[in-house]
Parts: sequence; C-alpha cells; structure tokens
Amino acid sequence: MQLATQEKSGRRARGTLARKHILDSLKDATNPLSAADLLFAVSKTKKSVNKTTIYRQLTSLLAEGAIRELQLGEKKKRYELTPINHHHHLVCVRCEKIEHVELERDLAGEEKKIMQEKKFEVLTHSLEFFGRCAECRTT
Amino acid sequence: MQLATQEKSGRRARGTLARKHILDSLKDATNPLSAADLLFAVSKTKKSVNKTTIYRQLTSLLAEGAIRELQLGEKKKRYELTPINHHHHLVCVRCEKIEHVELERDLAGEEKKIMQEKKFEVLTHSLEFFGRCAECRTT
DNA sequence: CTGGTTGCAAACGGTTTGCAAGGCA
DNA sequence: TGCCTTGCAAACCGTTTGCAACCAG
Repeated sequence: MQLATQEKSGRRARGTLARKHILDSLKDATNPLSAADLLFAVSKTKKSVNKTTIYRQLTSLLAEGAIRELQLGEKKKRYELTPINHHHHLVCVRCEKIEHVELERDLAGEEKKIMQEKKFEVLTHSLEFFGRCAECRTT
Repeated sequence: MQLATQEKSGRRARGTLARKHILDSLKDATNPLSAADLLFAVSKTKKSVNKTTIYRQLTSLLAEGAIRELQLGEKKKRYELTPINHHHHLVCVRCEKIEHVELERDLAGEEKKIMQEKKFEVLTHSLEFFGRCAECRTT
C-alpha cells in the first residue's frame, strides 16, 4: 500500500469531499503541510471545511498509508503524500522552508546492524537536517 | 554516554537549585526526559519545583548547549545531556521505550553532498528509528 | 536597592472528543 | 432507517507569558 490509491478495497467508500481536497492540496504542495495549512488551502479552493474534519481525514489517510506524518522540530505535525522514493528533509532554521533530499545511500545497512546488535526491528525512520538554505546563507 | 560542558565560563552563575536538580535527573536517566518527567523527578528528590521553572531552566540550558532537545514523534519534547558521541534514537512504537545507537558511519558525507547540491548548510541533524524493541518483539 | 529567580494563574497553539445534525444508500 | 460524515464547542495537553513576590549580592 504505497501509492495514494483513492479506494482501498477492504474499506467503505470514503469518497468524501474533504478527503479529496486534502489529497489535492498535498499533491499541489511543494512542502509538507500542517493541518492549519490544509485548512487554509482546502477552504480556499472550495467551500470551507471544519478543522475537525481535516484532522479526522488525516487520521484515516494515515491509517491507510496514503500520507506520511512528519515532525520537523515544530510543535505541529506536517503531512505529505507517501513518497515513492523515500526522501528526507532539509529544514531551514531561519526561514523555515523545507526541501527534500534523497540520499544516494539509504540506511538499510544501519537498520540491519540495529537489528543484529539491539534486536530492534526498525519499521521506519525519520531523518531531518537543520541548517540554513541557499537564500538565507546569502542574505 | 557522558555529559558535556557543565559550566560555561562566559555566563552568569546560574547555580540555582532547580538547574542542578535538572542536570542530576538527566544524568541519572537512561532515557531522554520530558518536562513532565523532570518535574516529577525533581519534585521527588527535593522540595517541589514549579513547572514554569523547569521550562525556564531548560531554555537556558539549551542556550548554553548543556542539553539537547529531541522531538521523537511525540507531542512533547524530550531532553538529554549533550552527548559527546553523537548518537541517534530507537523508539519502540509499542512500549515507547527509547534506546541509543551510534552509527559506525556518520552522515558527514551526506551533509557535504547536501551542501554541494542544494547549497544548504547543515548545522545539525536528527535521526530516529521507529520500530519494535527486543522485548516487544518476543511478547 | 537591584537583578536574576521563582510561583501562580492565565493564555496559547495544536489536537482531540462529545454530541447533535446532515447526507446518502 | 441506519451508518457514516460533518460542524461546533469544549476539553485537553504541553508550553509560554505576565506579574508579583522573593532572595542574594
């Protein structure tokens, strides 16, 4: 279940308006969006949606694996469509912009080592780089 | 893991009670502690301390670099003494226990690549592995 | 007296929950 | 009708802030 397939077979149809708008907004976004971002974005495009609805749809989308939840050192969580190529994030500590990176070498070796040494079964990982982006370095 | 710079010379003496108790609690702890954990731990050992005081001391300790702030996918933040050997965390998604790992190979190469390709200057990074710990895998 | 430290209560931001109403099969 | 979805308000939790009291130099 990697792709954001709209309809999962085992589930009740969730073709709700809000759900589609959230997925559309995430698709258009270059950055991971927070619930507040989504509230704003969705409310712009169509009739406004309550924030509770946003949170509830995010919960189901997460459960289905359609989206990924990120904690980028902020108080709020952010969401992005589950990426096909696993990537990581660059977070600018000055302007807070978020970029993506794909590491040439993944962490599979480390995960194997963790399994061997610690008997800890890694299901997923999260790697963020904090620093200053190109623009903020020049100004 | 050892602790780092306990007393910074350039700073005003902050020999406050609360500060010492926080550092002691962090030293004794095997896991990174949340503010609530610290409130509890500190209140146990000596006369109780207000949570505002905890937060304020954490802020100065952070500014001095004595402690490190972690966001481990939870809503709350956690703190640990600034480790001499940079390490990462294994977070059990079942029992929420936190372990440490030191990766044999660090991410300096990746950071250099990020600088070259993205012109993004990495100041720090954060890497967490989520999964199931040894005990939770057997039960 | 003065400046940093503490406690308390209230504010705050992001998220969750309880409940009644709405939409659709 | 019955189930799922929505909106609204209130609750919640971790954290921050304003302000007055306090303590040490």
